[in-house]
Amino acid sequence: MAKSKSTEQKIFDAATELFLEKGVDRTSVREIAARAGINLALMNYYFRSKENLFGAIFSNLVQKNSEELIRVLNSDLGLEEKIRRYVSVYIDMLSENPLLVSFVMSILHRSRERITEMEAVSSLYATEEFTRQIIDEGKRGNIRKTDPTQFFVDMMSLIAFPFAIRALVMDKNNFTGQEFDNFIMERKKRIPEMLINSLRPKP
Amino acid sequence: MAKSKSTEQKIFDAATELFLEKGVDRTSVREIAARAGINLALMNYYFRSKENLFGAIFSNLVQKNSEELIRVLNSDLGLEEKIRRYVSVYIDMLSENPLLVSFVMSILHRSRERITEMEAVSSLYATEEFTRQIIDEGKRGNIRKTDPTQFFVDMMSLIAFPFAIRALVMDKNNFTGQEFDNFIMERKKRIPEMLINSLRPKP
DNA sequence: GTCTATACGGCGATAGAC
DNA sequence: GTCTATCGCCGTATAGAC
Repeated sequence: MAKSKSTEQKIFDAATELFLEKGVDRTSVREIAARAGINLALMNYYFRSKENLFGAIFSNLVQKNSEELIRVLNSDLGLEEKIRRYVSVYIDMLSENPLLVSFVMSILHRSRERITEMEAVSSLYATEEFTRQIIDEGKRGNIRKTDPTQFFVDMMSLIAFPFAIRALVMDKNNFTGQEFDNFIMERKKRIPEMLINSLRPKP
Repeated sequence: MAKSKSTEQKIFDAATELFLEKGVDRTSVREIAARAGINLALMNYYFRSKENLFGAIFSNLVQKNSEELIRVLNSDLGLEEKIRRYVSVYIDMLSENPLLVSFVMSILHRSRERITEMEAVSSLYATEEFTRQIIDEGKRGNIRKTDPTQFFVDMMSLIAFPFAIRALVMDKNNFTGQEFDNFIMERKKRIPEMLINSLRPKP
């Protein structure tokens, strides 16, 4: 039997939607209260401030969505297979939440302080195991010697950036939402091919 | 003999800096006036509103920086050489203006309407000639048959995204600004290699 | 816990003197 | 063209009744 949402949850959900859609700065607390169907004062009763509410939402959003990614990156899969899995899982995740990239990037741009302080973001870049693997395979001559940081940045870029310029890509190619999704799905094959290709020892 | 900056120019320049640094929404007109060393009222005398000022700045910024890129894309260089030039010119441009990527992306995220309406952004994606070239070379068997949209998105992603996550990359790798610049400069060789590699007919 | 009411400061914008 | 002064509005936050 579905318990009806608590007030706290209603606020949390409404704010999550709005922050993703419009960005934190263009979302007012009055708007959040309205969408949650509650009173403005309750917003401040449950979360001390808008900034506080935002912190909770951001951590939740990133943590929830990065768990599986980290598991893949730290798994004992072989390098090629790991890349394929990672790209696929990442793209699926972003497809379900296409606004996430813009949201995270707006936060990166926003905070001037050392980023890692925001624990949540840090988890998006937990690559120790992956780095080791690339260096190892390079030493063994299985792959071309490769800077792991460059490689990881390549991978992140190819996966995430298209979502950030989604509006532009759709407009310029007259894509419907469905067509954009198809475009993205093709990348699940395309990106790993490209990455693995770049790792092959030069002939 | 250097004519001293007009008031209009002072406002324009101050606002450009602030919009890039802090984003439009987190910049107040009072702040702009203060940095320009002029009075708040003058902001409204020269530009009717903040939104108007922003429009002028955005167009100027994008147009100014995209001209050479478009020239390269529409030049009669061969495909490989064109890719190398494009990547190199683009990276140089962004290196001089590292905040541009975040800025443009925040705008993409901000406006819900059809993006091409914003003439300026559209120019960042003028690829007709380049598209033709990729299809042509594919037909001739000089390169693997390739979806030009996918290829262009790959290229844009590899070039631009690292600037958007600059703070994250720097923090995670303990990079100084100089080290990040070096990291980026390596990409001028790396990215074209990767792209051209992906175009080579399968063995 | 939930509501009404309101204080307060900052915002974008303008009127009007010079 | 440039300034001072001020308007009305909005966003955050709180006090206090229920």
